[in-house]
Amino acid sequence: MSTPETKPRLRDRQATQDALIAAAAAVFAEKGYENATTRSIAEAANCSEALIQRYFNGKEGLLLAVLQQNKEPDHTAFLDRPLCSSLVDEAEATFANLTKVFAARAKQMRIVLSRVLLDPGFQAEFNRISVRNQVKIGMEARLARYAEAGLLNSAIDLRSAAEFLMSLAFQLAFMHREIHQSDPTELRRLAADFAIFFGRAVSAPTTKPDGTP
Amino acid sequence: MSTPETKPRLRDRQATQDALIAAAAAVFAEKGYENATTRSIAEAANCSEALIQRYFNGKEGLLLAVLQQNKEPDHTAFLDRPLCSSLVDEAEATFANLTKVFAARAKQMRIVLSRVLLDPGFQAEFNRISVRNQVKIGMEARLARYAEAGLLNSAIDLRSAAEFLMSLAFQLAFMHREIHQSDPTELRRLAADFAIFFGRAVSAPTTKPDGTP
Amino acid sequence: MSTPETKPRLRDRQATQDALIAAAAAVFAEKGYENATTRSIAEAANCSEALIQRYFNGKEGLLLAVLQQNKEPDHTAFLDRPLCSSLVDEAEATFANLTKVFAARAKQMRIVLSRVLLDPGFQAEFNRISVRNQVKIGMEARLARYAEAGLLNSAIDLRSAAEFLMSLAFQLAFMHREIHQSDPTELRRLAADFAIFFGRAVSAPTTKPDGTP
Amino acid sequence: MSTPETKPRLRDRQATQDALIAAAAAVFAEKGYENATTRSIAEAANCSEALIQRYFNGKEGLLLAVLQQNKEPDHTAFLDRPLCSSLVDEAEATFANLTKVFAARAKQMRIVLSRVLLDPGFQAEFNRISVRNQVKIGMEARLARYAEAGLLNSAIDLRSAAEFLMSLAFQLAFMHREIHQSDPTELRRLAADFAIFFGRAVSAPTTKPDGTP
DNA sequence: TATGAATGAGTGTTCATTCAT
DNA sequence: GATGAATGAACACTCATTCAT
Repeated sequence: MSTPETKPRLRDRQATQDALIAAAAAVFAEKGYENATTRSIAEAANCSEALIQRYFNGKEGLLLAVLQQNKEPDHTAFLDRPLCSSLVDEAEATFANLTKVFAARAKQMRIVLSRVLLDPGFQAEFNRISVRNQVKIGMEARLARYAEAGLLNSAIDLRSAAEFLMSLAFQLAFMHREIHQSDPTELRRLAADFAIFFGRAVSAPTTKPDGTP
Repeated sequence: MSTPETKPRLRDRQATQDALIAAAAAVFAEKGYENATTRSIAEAANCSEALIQRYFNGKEGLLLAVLQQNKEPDHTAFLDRPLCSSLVDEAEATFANLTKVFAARAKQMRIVLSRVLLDPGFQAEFNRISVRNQVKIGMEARLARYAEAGLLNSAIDLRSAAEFLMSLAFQLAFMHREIHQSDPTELRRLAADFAIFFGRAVSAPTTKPDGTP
Repeated sequence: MSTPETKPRLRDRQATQDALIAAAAAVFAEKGYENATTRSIAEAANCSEALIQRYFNGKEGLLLAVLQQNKEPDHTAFLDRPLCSSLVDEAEATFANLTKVFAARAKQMRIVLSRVLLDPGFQAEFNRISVRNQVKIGMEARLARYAEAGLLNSAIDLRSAAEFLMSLAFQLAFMHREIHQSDPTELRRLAADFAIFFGRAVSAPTTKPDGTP
Repeated sequence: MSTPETKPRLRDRQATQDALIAAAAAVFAEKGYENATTRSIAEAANCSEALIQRYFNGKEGLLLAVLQQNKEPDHTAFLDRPLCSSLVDEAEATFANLTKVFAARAKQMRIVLSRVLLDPGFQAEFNRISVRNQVKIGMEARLARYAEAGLLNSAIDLRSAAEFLMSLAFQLAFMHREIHQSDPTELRRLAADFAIFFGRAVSAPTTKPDGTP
């Protein structure tokens, strides 16, 4: 008996798993979790439906695998750039960076967020592992450097300031852009104004050369 | 055997419709739209499944009925109170009001938002009819009155200012409170600080009695 | 209490029944019996669905009522015309007459025939009451007159001859025209040729003046 | 307990498909297409309802599979026998052969014909693929040989003659036998007389030895 | 008499999962 | 290790019929 090579079965468990995760990410993104079928995922991964059960213990497990897989390290990378010359600039840069990040992951965020909204267990787990926590810590550290540089009002709670900036960024980069579908012109205006608002809100009080405020 | 109350069978179309809407709101909130079954909704409403088809033209129609049903007029009512003596107070009051509104409607918002995230058609329709549009208009009008009163910096685009305040309120009242599940202490601190930030960002520059800034 | 005349309820049972029968005939003809809904029939008759149960004991009874209602007297009328000068002409005239009759009732015939095909009970009842029996008797009588006139071969069993003509007519007027969807040109050719065939098959042998065949 | 034969569960796709087709043929024949349920078909085939969807793309597809399955090659076989010595004999033999064929397939013909009557799309498709077309061609060829042999009147359009014979056969073998439920005695009389009619209608004119008609 | 609110049994179909191979 | 045949529970939805009014 020769080897009938009709199907180039990958005898590589890892490769098959990766293919399934990639396929699932694509299908979940397109259809949403509930409306994605294991059949279509298996087809996209060019393997058997049964492997989803074997490798990931079902559809839910596959979703978790997709989410954990996608924790790329560059989500906090934007915090590593040099400080800006003003907090207005800092806000604008933050908005621009996060808009880029969110735009690239919008579909996935929709799925995850919809699950967070509907599944309390998933919500808790997600809050535990979300990159948001790391971003928050990084942002606080970064704002602390602005405070040290005398640009940020030192009376301000850095945790609140960090949340403030992140909240504005999330609103602009996800809620307005993805959900409310504001048009680009309005988005640009909002980003510019929000940056100015942020600057006014947290900048250190300007002092005149003679020391009077 | 007196009254066999197994089935009340009220022959009251309006009451039955209301019961179905109430039941659907509850079940959708608990299970999410996709995982809610018409069977369970009908059971909760103590009527036949078929009535969902007859009265609402199916499950989707029932969802729309739930959403339209709950358009109570008081969603913009919080804009009708007298102006506060400062914009910090205004922000705090706005946060408090919207926190109350969102808390009461959190489950429903979860359903709607999850549908918005996953169903583009629904998203478009929702954006068209959302009360958000009215709140935004009302908020702009209200801030205009602050500008007239000399409290709000007249150089500021009122549309941006309104979006700014609404964004902060949404973050506090829904994202932090419902989604990130921040603890109450932190929520209070954030609300207080966000209000201060808002005040600094949009208040008119303070003028000394002699007119110099 | 005055009389609220919002709905001009016919207090005329007969009129309502007639309306239902007419509506049912139309809806059955358009959708077929199985796919017709009592709701659509009631709508077309502008009355309540429940009356179908009350008056006709359900959908099946309504079908029977439709069929009995439509026994118009003119189905055998075409047999009352004067004899033709030849049996070929007789056949052509018969084909033309029945084509007209069948064309007018094609939709109804489709429903009835489909029920006959699928429901043995209905088939038996239909065979019992079908106008076909009367047509057959009338046709035999008519052919008898041709035999008396010396045009039809007197050796022929009139029952067979009648069935023969009716069979050809049914094939032309219903099977070819309605079912096989033969084109008009072919239909005309077939009708002409079938008439000739019929003439040859049943005409009395031509005799020469001197008596030899 | 030896072998618990509750479910044989043959893992043989072809066998399961065949079982479903056979079961469907039986159930459709008994109940008609509309009243047959996929549930009962699956039960009869001793497999899961879902396989009807998977293998045949639903109930409609299963019907088509039933019809295509039964296209055995012997439907035109009766045309391959030697010519008879007269066209009367030819007609009698044709009637006998088609009566046998139709008797064996009467139930299936009822299903198909009822669908043809009620579903215009099905009707068109059926007319396109029906074996009737092949039988007609074969019959014309066969009658052409009778014409060549001098038995069939060469002035006759062979297409009409073929339709003529097929029409008579259909009437006898299906309409009278299956639908009108004529009794066997009458059927025999009709078959014999129709054969004689056919002979008279299409036979070549008899010629005397001396060549005069 | 007539209505229409209400029903329940049943429809074809879907899909994650199981299991013999 | 991997397959794909097979499943069963569940799904939204349909419709002739019932019954309180």
